[in-house]
Amino acid sequence: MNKVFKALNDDTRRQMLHLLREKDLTAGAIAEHFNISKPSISHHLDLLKQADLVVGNRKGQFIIYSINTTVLDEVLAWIMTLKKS
Amino acid sequence: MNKVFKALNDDTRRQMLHLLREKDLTAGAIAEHFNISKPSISHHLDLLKQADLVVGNRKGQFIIYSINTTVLDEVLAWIMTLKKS
DNA sequence: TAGATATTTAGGTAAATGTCTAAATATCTT
DNA sequence: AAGATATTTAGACATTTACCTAAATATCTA
Repeated sequence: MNKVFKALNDDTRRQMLHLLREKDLTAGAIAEHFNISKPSISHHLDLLKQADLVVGNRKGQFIIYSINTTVLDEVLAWIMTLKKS
Repeated sequence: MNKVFKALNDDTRRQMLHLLREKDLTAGAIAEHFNISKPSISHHLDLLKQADLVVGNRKGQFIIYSINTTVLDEVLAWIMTLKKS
């Protein structure tokens, strides 16, 4: 839970999630959308992976990243506990 | 939006929100629930205020804090955009 | 096996974060 | 007005974060 909020606390990572919502992408393809170095992109992907918000699958030289929205259900549930019954 | 995610990215602050969900509390009463100094509590409350997640109302010497859950609707909406239609 | 491409890991830096103590501000009470 | 209580602000410090470049690893292809 902590890791999910941490992962979501960055605009670049939130944008990455939106990209991956449209379709699965390789790390390189993701990097093309941002003005930061590939190692930085890799670092952001790592945080998203740690939060289980994305999953990477190697396909040859490439690693194809996909979003995993099931974790978001926990976040939604947590937020709902704050809304008055 | 950025500030909301930032505010939520801390366990102490998330617990504070849960406390305030139950009932409005003074800064001091909030502080009693944590093992950190009052200035630190004040700082956390400030971040929550910046995110508009809490509101403080002075009543004499006291400042009574309340949760504002309307901001959470934006977060919910944002998260929903990630869930596949 | 060599060279090319994709991605990550390592190491470094500047800025942000969470914490503390001490001091300042706001209000109440005597 | 002076002292007590509630809270915040200021300043310092250790840790974390996001970024970079350079080097390492993984895989493909000739």
